[in-house]
Amino acid sequence: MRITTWNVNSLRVRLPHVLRFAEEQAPDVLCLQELKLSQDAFPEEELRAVFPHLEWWGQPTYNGVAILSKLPLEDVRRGFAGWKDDEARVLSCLVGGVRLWCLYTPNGQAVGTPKFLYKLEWLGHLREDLDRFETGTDVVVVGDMNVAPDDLDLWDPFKLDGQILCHPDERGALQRVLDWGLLDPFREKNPYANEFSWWDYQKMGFQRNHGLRIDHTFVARHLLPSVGAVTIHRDVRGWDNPSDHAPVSLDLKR
DNA sequence: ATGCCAAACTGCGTTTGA
Repeated sequence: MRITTWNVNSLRVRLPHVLRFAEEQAPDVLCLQELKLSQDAFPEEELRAVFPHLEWWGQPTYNGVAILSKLPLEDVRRGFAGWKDDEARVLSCLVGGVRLWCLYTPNGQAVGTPKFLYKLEWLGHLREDLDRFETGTDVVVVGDMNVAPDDLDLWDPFKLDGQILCHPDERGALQRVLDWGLLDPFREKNPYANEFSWWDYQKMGFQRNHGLRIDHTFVARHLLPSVGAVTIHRDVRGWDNPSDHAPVSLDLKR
């Protein structure tokens, strides 16, 4: 089973990219973030032809998440249990025997701002949502996490030191999520890789490889032997009129 | 110190993203 996460930065604009990616890379489950469209503007017909099982949570202008699947989706939930939040950032479900989260973590804007505090609070509620499940559960958490966990996930750790997306508070909040019992199989399999999943549109970010690794596929510890590969589809960032994020695929042997 | 890019909204510029 291949599970892919991709922040598309407007599904309206990126629908052709999604269809092309689905054909070329054949994900079984495609988790999308930043749809930037309302619930009724979702391109259901076009996607249903490729992915019979669709769930989405739209919102005008901002946010929006979707799970497109070739396998049936069960027990679909919006948001985190026990926390009311109107921002469309969280979908979770049961698919192919795994408990899956599709997440769009708040960006945080700038360190110390109200949005930064919301981001930390949000990650705290993610941990609480995970805590509803026992450690042995087959959990997979994917999405635009908006945190680069390690300096290896940054194009310039000195220039970016202490800034948004890699501030110690964000890394700490993400670590508390991982402490539920999750691993980052990309890092496990590529301990020294200096690869990125997002590159700034500005200042020739992609051409100069000025990027960050902020899109992740986390799995419950015991699933690590089942992980075949984690692939960052860097080439997709080089397509015409691309999203600023590349898709990331998790291949699970099961 | 700021815009540099891209997208959405109703706009003829502003806000947000990362």
